[in-house]
Amino acid sequence: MPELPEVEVIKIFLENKLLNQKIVSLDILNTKSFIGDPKDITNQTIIKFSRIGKQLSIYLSNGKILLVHLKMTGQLILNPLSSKGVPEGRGILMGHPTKINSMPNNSTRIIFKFKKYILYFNDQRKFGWVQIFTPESLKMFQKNLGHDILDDKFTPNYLYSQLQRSSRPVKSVLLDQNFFAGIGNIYANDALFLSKIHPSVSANQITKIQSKIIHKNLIVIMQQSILAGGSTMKDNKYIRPDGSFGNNQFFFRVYQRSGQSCLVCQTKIKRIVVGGRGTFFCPQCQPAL
DNA sequence: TGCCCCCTGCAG
DNA sequence: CTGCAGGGGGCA
Repeated sequence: MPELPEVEVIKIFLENKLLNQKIVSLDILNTKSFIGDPKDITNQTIIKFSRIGKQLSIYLSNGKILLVHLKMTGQLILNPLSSKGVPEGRGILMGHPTKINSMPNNSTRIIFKFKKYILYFNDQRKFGWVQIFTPESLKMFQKNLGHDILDDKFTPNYLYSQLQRSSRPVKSVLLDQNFFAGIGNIYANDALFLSKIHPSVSANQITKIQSKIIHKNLIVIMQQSILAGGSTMKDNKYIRPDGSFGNNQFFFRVYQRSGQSCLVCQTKIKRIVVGGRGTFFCPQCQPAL
């Protein structure tokens, strides 16, 4: 579910609460969601959070690293514990439109217990996972990842040279984490709209000038979304760790807007399928080559 | 490089 | 009932 901005928002939230906190114990409710020996992380203190693309790494005091991939429906929900050691209920909805219940539910797959917090890894579709790595095995695991969109190494020239490597549709290449880390379906669609490029154009047809434009738009879109707290869709699968909603969904340009009018020219936004994924664009602003 | 699959649930 | 969903691995 979450793309780069959503994972970044989660990372910053958890960093503020869980840095220097010790994992006291964990309960694994779905064995496929956790890869590794839980004993390797119990009684270890979190010393650092970092993120590459959509992957969140949690560094522990014994040198091990917990890597979290939320895939489509993963959530990390943090509940403070009361002085009695039980989760402080946030209330269920309570008529509050910007926050939902963040207590465990039937999609909770892992429960991490800290002294003052409980962290729930929820994942309705069970695609996501948490896995234990060593620095070496993590490096191996991530060796093919492209540069993160917010990394200094993600330059216009890098974008251009990566696009040159493939004749697949530019949108599919933007989504390929081995080319660029962090772009998902929402931001690929919106970035191509802002760049006035049809999603089906071959990646290697993109010019240097167009690459510069895509580069700028990707960064702007990611930063805007982070500031807005990420994109919470109708199903609320992405929420912040405190249960609050992001607001970037109100700023989508074309994503999930098929049939509605283009924000620039009023033409009806079209939906097609590219590389098996729903793809949205303005036929007027993004003409096919 | 493109398809099927992993899963669950919701909307039409 | 079918189609669709913020992802991506495995296989021809």
